[in-house]
Amino acid sequence: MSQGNTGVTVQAVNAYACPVREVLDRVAGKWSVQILVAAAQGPIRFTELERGIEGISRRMLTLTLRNLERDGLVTRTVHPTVPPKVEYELTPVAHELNDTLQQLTGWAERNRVHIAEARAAYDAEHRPELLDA
Amino acid sequence: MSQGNTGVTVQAVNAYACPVREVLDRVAGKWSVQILVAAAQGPIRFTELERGIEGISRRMLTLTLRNLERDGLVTRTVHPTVPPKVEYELTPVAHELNDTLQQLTGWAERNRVHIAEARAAYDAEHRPELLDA
DNA sequence: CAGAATCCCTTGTGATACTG
DNA sequence: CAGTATCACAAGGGATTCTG
Repeated sequence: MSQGNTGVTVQAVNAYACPVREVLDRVAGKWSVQILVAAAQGPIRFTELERGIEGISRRMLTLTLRNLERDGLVTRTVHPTVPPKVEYELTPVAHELNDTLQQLTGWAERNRVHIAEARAAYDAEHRPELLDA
Repeated sequence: MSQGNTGVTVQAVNAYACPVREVLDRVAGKWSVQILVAAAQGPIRFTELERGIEGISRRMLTLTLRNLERDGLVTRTVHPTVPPKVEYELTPVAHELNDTLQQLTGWAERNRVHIAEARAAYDAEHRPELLDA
């Protein structure tokens, strides 16, 4: 990379330049938000998350939880029982994040139709071959 | 895919299940937000965007603009002059989106330090080998 | 000026199998 | 139950070159 040996990644540089990107890098993963939502009501177990989130693999659940934990968005509590029981819980910071994500949800719901139409119109105009997909 | 021949992609299924993801899929790209921000002040030319957004390649600028245009977030206006002049402008919908993204920026700025510390603490605890990166 | 086309590498994600 | 390990693959993104 042209950034050379500054010891700072391109990712980090972008994040510094744009705080929004910093959040997005944290939440843009395919599963992060769904985990945040699923855990919003209180402590939740690994398997409950796995069952509650349609289509997630065990691997991705683990990886995403680790990242969230690393950023201080979830806490991981191991109950030393047999069989093991691990509970994940949102931190206050994550709850705040969830609140602001609600804003985005609002925007999405208000404009979902509008955007779908824009997309259809664009495709009809620029990509006619997709019309019978 | 287990969805089979329903004619609907996995992406779309997730989006329907979770409106937030729908927005994120639209904005999570590496450059989308920076373009939205750069264009927020008014019409802006291709080259101005290219110069204003540190590190973006011509290819990604084009691709991202096309996606934004497709979703009805930016308009593309070609002035038939020589040399050609193309201006991009945010739609009202995109301006609304920008406003809600501001919320996220606020969250990021308020918690940037907190998260950096959480990350450092986590790495120190779980990944000591990264401490001299 | 504002792209389009091509090549290539990195990253994210899914599938599967194994374990304390 | 709650993971970890490994493989394999597709998409995202960067660098470069060409053009109306």
